[in-house]
Amino acid sequence: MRTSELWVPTLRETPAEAEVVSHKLLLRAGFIRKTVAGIYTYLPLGRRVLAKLEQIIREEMDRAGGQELVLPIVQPAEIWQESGRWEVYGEEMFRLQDRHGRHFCLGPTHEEIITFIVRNEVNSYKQLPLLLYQIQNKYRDERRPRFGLLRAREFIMKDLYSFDRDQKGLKESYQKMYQAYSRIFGRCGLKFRAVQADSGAIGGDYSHEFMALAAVGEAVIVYCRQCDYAANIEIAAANTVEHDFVAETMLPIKEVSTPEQKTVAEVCAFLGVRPDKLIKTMLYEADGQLIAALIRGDRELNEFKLQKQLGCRELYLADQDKVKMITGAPAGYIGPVGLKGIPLYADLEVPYLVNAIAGANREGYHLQNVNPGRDFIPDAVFDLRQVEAGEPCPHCGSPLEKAEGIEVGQIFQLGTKYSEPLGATYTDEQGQERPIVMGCYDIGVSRTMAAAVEQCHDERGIIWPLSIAPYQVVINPSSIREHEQYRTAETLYHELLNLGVEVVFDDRDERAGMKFVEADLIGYPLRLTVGKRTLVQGTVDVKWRHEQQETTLPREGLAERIKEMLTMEMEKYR
RNA sequence: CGGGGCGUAGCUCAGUUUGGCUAGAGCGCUACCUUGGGGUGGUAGAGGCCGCUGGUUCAAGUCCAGUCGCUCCGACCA
Repeated sequence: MRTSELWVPTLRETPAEAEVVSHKLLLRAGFIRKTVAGIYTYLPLGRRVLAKLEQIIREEMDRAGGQELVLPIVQPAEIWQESGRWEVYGEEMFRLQDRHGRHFCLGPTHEEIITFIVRNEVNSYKQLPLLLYQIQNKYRDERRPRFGLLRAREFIMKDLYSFDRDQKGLKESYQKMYQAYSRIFGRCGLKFRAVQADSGAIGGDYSHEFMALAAVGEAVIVYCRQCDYAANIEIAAANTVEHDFVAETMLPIKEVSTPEQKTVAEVCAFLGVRPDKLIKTMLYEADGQLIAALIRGDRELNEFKLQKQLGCRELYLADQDKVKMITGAPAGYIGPVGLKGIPLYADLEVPYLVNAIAGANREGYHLQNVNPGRDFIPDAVFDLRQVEAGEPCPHCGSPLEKAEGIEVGQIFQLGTKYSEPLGATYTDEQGQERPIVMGCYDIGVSRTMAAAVEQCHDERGIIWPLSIAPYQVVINPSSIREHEQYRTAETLYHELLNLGVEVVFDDRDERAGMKFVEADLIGYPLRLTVGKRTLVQGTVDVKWRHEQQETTLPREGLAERIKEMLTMEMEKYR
């Protein structure tokens, strides 16, 4: 492709709407444009990257025994009503009606529709297992689309669904997908980690998320360097209660004045104690019901765990008025002692505290020598706290690392969650009718594109991994008005084309510097420069985008040499 | 959904506080000259429903009300 014909509208300045680096660079380098909030147009370069990603995904899905199909985007309400999710999905679902007033939605996910088709067509154990996938636009009317492609309302996803006879078959399908996913993200050149995850609204019992490690990750994960333990922090178990408390004699409870001392840090400084001596009490509203959560002062509460334990849909900190009404004191002075009328839920560490500090439920006062069991009794004790970096791994005891990640894929074992309500059954060898056992396996394709940019860039622009770059090579004659340079560059261009290299020929009448800057912004992996000096030497300058150093290679046999270099570089992405 | 910010040229943004002539700059774009290995320098030009609707006023980009959109923080999130 000649750049004089290639449509790449680059921007010198960053549009004000972009916050994260992938969004900024994909806009500036001419890969995407926003149409409305959370909905993007993929320009030619962006589409090429998507095509590369999709191709890698297809190859690995097919290798694992998957078969591609295409499911409808516009889906009838009836099948969603059958599964019960027409109501559950709420406002996140794009809904529409046809001219007859029939209700439809734009598919946010495709469990229902695939189960619908399979239930009609699959009847016998002989037809199982079945692995079906598609790469398709999905629609979720996010409350808050943001971060460009990372949280969009229209996005591209690969979703594969597995249909097995039993749990054993499902485990095998799940394993296949786990391995396929590892290969896919490896081939895309991503630094990633598979972590244990919650299965969320999709349902099911067992799940892994594939996290691309990145500075802007929306998710936080913990992982062990010594063993393979890795989990989303939402579910990472804090199951190691440290018994590092000193065996003290319980002292009589005592109220102390702590004017204007509200935060853990303030109270500690004021009373001269360590934060792990405090009991932090937080009032939450869980589906409209007030509850108190107790946690050691030096710990962070994990709201996800609390919500899961309570089994509530909505959970948020109670507002000041409610706090005052229930405890008689403003936030900062709440404590479990004498707190009546609402349930007390304590973290596992709380019962181990002796002579602790807690709010007195009276403005400006705290209690000293509070002893759980003596001064208050929690209604329930369970794991409520956020795991921190450095804590021992629950498997091997080595210190855990913490990292941020972008969820680029997730795999679920659905079991019969959809096959039962939707009546997707088969007849086994004994003539018995059984529900099909399902799994589902997502990859956010467009999000993966953004995740790659988050990982692979520098201050000048994108640095595409060779496997997913829109083009592999750019040829840059430093001046096309120098006839010899132009001819040499153009000949090289044709040679590379003939060798099947994806190459761009920058034939525009622009300054060399401008073309360099633009090539760096776009992120072509390999750049060849034909200039005045090298021309007389019979050489060409060759530079990898991911390396600092430029090398000079003889013009003679260069195309073959480049082809070899590319083949070798591709070895990294296998 | 709660809270904050912003809508003026393709992009980045002045101008709005204190209403007043023909609405500005830089970048980008067009033409020409210059330059030619890291967004070269210059000359000339094109480009605006000042988000939209209504109101106040002799007069509104500027004040008021409503509305739409974008964005940030939080909540939420297969």
